Amino acid sequence: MANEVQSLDEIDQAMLEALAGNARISLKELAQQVGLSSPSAAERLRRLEERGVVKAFTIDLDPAAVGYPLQAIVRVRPLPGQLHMVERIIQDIPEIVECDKVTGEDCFIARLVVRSMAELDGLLDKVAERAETNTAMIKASPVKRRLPPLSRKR
Amino acid sequence: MANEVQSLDEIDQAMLEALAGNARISLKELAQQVGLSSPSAAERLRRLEERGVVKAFTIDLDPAAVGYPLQAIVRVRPLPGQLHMVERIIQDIPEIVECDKVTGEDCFIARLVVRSMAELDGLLDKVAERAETNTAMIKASPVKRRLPPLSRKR
DNA sequence: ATTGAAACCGTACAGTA
DNA sequence: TACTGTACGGTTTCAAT
Repeated sequence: MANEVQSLDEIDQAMLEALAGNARISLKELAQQVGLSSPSAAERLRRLEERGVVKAFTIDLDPAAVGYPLQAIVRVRPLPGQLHMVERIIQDIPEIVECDKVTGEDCFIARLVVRSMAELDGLLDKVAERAETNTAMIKASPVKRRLPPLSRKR
Repeated sequence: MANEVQSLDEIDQAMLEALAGNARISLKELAQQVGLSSPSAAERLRRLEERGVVKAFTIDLDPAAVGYPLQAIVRVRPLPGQLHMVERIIQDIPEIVECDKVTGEDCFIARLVVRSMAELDGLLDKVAERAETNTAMIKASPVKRRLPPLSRKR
């Protein structure tokens, strides 16, 4: 498949920024914010989805507000021969809200939410016999999830 | 301020799951999916926002589709006395799309997007004199961003 | 939480540059 | 090819229950 990266013009960029701020604004308001008519804005948005630029419209939850006051980042280094089993165990722990497979000594880096340190301990036990783990509790988030720079000079 | 965690009933949970899948569905469709009338669904959604459960409606972009084929997770350990300066530098690098401050030897764990390894090298140079860094390139994402379990009985 | 009516919005279409 | 204005049908919102 053709996987070429087309560039985003200024209107596309403005649309993505507006939607990153509030994905539920009406097409009419979106159109106004970028200086287009609604049908134009609708068509551009449709194409951004079609091109795969926008993967999803989604929500940011506050974990604390749904009962998870603690968050951690866990680096996971499976023991020899345990990589696939460890990956499956990670996918089956619903408190793990994100996990990447990376280069280097650690195979996986996971982000998880928990209600208590006791619960964290219970979750880490699930891989304890198959992997070494290194856990860092999150104290603050100096950069909240944000868009990468879209204004590429090329 | 009162920061009590109220519980989410089954309808709230279903609404959050539906919106996590597509934050732009109409209130009417949302209402149908959870078995309510539109005004009821609208009012519940308003209250979930008011309570801070839903922090934002946002979009997931595909970094590769906007010109960033590489992603990395960088652990950052500032040298003595450099913590605040390093934090400021991190916030000023727009390619860092997320950064947490954590317990343990590493002070910060950042996620960033880049166009090339050369660009990564240039970004790491910005803190090189003030912090040790440890970089892991992301090869895959076995768990994509997902909601924590909402159903737990408390 | 629901209904029904009024206001509002999304979308298809025809026309313009 | 991309945009605009328009009109219709569908959606959101509000009042009353």
